[in-house]
Amino acid sequence: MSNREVPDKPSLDGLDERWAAAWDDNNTYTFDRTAERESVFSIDTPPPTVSGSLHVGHVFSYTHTDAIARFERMNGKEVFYPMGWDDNGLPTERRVENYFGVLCDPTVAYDPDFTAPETPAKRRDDFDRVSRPNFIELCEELLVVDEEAFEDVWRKLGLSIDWSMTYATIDEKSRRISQRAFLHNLARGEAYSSVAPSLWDVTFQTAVAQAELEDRELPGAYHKLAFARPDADPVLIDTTRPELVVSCVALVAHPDDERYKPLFGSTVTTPVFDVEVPVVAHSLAEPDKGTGIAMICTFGDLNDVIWWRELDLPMRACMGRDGRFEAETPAWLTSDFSKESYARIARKGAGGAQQQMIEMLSDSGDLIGDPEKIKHPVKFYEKGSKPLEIVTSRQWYIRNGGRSGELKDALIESGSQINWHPDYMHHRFDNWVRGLNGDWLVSRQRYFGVPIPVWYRLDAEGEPDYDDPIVAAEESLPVDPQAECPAGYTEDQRGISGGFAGDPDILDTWATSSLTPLIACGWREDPDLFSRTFPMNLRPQGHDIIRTWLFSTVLRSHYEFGDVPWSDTALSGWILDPDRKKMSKSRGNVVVPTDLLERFSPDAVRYWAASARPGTDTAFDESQMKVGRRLCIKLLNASKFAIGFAVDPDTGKVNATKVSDITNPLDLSMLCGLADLVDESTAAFEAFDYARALERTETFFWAFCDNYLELVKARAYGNAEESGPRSAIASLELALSTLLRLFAPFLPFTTEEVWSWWMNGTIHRTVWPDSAAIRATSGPTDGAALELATTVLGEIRGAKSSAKVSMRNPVDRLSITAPAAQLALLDQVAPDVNDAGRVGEVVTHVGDELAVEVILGEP
RNA sequence: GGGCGUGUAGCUCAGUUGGCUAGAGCGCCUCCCUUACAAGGAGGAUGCCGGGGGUUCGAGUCCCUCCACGCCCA
Repeated sequence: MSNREVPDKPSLDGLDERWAAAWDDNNTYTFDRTAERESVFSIDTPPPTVSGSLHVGHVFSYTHTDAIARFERMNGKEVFYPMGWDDNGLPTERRVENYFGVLCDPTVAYDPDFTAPETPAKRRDDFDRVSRPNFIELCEELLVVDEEAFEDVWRKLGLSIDWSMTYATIDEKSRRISQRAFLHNLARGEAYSSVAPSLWDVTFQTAVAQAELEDRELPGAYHKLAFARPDADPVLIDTTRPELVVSCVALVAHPDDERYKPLFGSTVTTPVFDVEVPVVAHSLAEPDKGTGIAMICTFGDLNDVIWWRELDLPMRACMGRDGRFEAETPAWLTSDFSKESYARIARKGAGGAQQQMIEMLSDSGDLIGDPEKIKHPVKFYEKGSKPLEIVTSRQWYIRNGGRSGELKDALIESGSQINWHPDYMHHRFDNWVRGLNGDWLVSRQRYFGVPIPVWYRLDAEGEPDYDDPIVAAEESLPVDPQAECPAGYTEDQRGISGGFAGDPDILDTWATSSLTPLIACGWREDPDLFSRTFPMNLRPQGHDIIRTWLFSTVLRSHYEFGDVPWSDTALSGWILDPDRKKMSKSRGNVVVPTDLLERFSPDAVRYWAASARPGTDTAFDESQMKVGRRLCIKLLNASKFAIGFAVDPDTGKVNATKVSDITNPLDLSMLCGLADLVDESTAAFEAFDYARALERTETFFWAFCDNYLELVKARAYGNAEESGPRSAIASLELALSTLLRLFAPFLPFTTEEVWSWWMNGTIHRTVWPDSAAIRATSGPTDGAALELATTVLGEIRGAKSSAKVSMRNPVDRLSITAPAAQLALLDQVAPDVNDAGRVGEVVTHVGDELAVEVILGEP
């Protein structure tokens, strides 16, 4: 870096490795921990799920944030920009299960000599059962590899992250903070445990939260079933789940439905099982769906849960946690026939039980007509492959406003205190909060996550006392209640009467990632850092996880601080494949970024990413990367030309010019546009609109190359001791230094390379351009001179192009008609125009408007 | 059914509080090797700005309505 040299043939090759290493060596992006809060810009980086596939979508949104980070850094802020890995939870478990062919079984004993199967079993049922500690070890083993792959790509991409601040959502600090925050919620009554019906994924054997649901259209069929009445015609209902008849607790119709009004208060008996159930009224019943009257089962769907709760109905659940009907005959079945019937569906899954049920209903004559095939939305866990069941179990919840209007209002108010970019994304937050209808279920019956830090006393019968859990002491965190015992107990009291039991569950991933501002800033871990970085400035994230990550972070911050976690949030869109489908591993349309970085260079890929308007979903488009690559090459070449005059090729000495050398009217005129550009770019960045900043700079730069550079070229080659050439050289330097800095947030490698040719230090810690200083140089000049020169040069080029001659072809005579004022202006820039156009004689006439006649000479 | 977004050249997209003849890049056509750059340059063709209605001196832009597509939520 010490010897200044403008290369003969500038190239993009190798810039990425060279400068990534230099930035690392020089701690270019290391956060200055002495910076005061007002001068800090802190970023709540989205920790990527490292067990997921790394694709261009990552590169896309992280580039947006990096551009903003780099702008803020140059614009005088000390940027706090850590990276995190979200390695906690089910995605990692699932990857480990499939990668090694293992399943965690907490009843299996730890095997210190365990090694993963060489060739993993194909079918999930054949996977090896391994102990919880062995399973966690496998998770940790695989994560190291995954995290390295991510970090490698981030470094290649040139993200200006302070890698010394990296955290992982499963690391010790995160576990401690997560457990601490949970215990604070518990102490304040914001977290509670309760036995209630909850959504249950039978594959992963865990409860899931409302935010993790998705509807999928599945084929199904309405089965018309007859419910008998004494001395009257049977009541017919349509159901897609005839297998749940055994769990039926009532029939329900809309209170205004004239057809069923007479039935309210009476009872009917269920087919096959012969259980007497009431007919009830509720406004959620849909009169135009099927026959307009439905069976309520405990539980077939979320409506059943509402009905069960609001109408105070009994619980007749038969579905086990494994998604199969329980083996034991339900107590509410009394007749031998009903018990025998139940035996035919016991231990069967939903599908098998349905087949049996249909047979039995047909035999008893209670299935009326043929099933009517329909498509209907079915609730799935977003990561799951089987429809969710609803199972009653004890779970932990954090109150989120789903059951409290007051809290909802407070959270909506929090949302309105955040600046949203783009602002319409704010609606999605409000809609989500308004639509919440239950508290946040945070316990998961899984293994690789943050343990819930409580134990339960066991009474004389060995039953846990859930109402008064033993909480871990804050200074003992993080704890694993499965492996550690609570204060005042010894390990031999675990699981025995009068002893204790550890809570077996872990917290949902979001329960920890909702705390990323606290983890990154070191809440109660590093008070000094925390005071300089929190509340944070920016939360960048995808718009699809407003309901999960953004909302839950606002919630936890509301509880812990009564404040919002950041002042601004920037929502980025998705990458779509060229067919405008969302890029995802399951669609098999993911594009791997490493290959793109190799082929186009990191700056070119960044250019593509930064070209997308904030919040807009963007089609993957390699042609934009080609354009980006060309821009970078152009920047190298234009810089070589512009800066070449300032560096002595023999000595490498920089021949510094002064802004006071800029005197030529054309040069001064160019500076006006440059100052405007700086203002536009700065304003765009301050509004988090990186794409506008890039687009304006790019447009200016190409016009600058095509017009200004061509106009000034001949003069710049002149004797540098004279004022004309000196003005040109000084202008080129000022313009290039400004343009490079405007490009630096987008093209960190290319701009750093050029900067090193004639400047000291890194461009990425250089001060952002100052439009006022440029205007002070240009003085009262406006942009008219450059505009006029460009217009006339354009006429000359047009004439040559029409005549199909080379641009070097001389012009014998240039005849210009224009108002007197314009002719006077033209006079000032005429030497440059004539040189650029190879013009011989010029004749001018005063006239009303500008007209240019070009008489070409012989080649 | 509710909310949000999108619809501009063959493709990808700009178009800020309404304001000259609607722009860029890619692609296409013609030409040019010019001492920063042929991975370049010059020039050119290409549009019921989704449809309809309204406000206005003036609408791609504001209002109403309809259509299509996407996302989120019921």
